[in-house]
Amino acid sequence: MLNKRSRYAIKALIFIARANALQHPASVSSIADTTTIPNKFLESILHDLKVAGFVLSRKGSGGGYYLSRTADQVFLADLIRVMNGPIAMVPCVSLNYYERCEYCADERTCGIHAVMEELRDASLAILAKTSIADLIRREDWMKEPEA
Amino acid sequence: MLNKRSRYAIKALIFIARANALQHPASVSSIADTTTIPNKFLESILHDLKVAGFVLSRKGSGGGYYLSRTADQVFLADLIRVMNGPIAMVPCVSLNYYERCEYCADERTCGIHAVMEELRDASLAILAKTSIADLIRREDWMKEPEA
DNA sequence: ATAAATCCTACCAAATAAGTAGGAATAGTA
DNA sequence: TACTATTCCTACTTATTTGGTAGGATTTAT
Repeated sequence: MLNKRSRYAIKALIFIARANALQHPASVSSIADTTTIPNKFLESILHDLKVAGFVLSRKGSGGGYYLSRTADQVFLADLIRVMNGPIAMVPCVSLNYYERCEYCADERTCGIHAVMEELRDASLAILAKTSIADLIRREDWMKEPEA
Repeated sequence: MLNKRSRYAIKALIFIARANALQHPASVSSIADTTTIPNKFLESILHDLKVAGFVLSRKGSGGGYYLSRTADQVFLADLIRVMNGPIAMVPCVSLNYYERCEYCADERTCGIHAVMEELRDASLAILAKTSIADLIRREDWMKEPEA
């Protein structure tokens, strides 16, 4: 399961992208007010997002957060890796957090390994192509089915 | 990521299936010895597997654990659900552990929801068809490529 | 009887997750 | 210049989950 940091991060990025589209930054409190994410917790999540390069910020009055790239270049896979950890279900098939399997002598002959690779690829096929822009499009489309 | 209970459970069930194929039960210590799973921890995992109906046991000298069904009827999806929890990455798309989403007003118009359903189905497509027997076949096949 | 096994209850320690507190630094505005 | 709205930074707290361990009761084959 995704942790709350990831889920909140997705929600927050959607909000920021929408604000940016209207030419203004999104402040922590504006996001917290409309999403019910605890203010201080959100602050620390946005800090992580900044360190990871997803957003930029402007301090002071009228400041807030911006996407560092267009919303169609922010992919769920990257976001989840930063906020939640590996996409894979076992470390020995993780592309970004690989750890040698401690319990099998040889990964090449481990039956579990192969299945877990399949699973990783199937997940990645979805997560690495779905962007924040896609999520926004889906929301908008679903709210106005005749558009 | 899968927790250790799940990973150990998979390893243990493979061992038990192999032992059963030779007409004898698998004792906790025989499994622990060949897999490096801590003895007492394994004991508690096997207890869970019994309660969940995956295995049967016989007490006393010469006793141990049996699969309650053939190895090709023990699927990873079922095992993971019992030992690890939901397959889905968010509770609001879980088939077996559903919880209403606390942060979106309407699931039908939530853009995240739809993607998470896709992801769940992609994972399930693999996990619900892969059995312990499949894992054993893969192991055997990979160890003897010319068979 | 005895040895080999499961069964059962309780406990424990470390890690992770989720969030809070308090204030310093910065930037726009009156 | 003062004020206010904001991010930035460090540290703390609290609850839950994870990965075990301890110790003994019960059952069964020999």
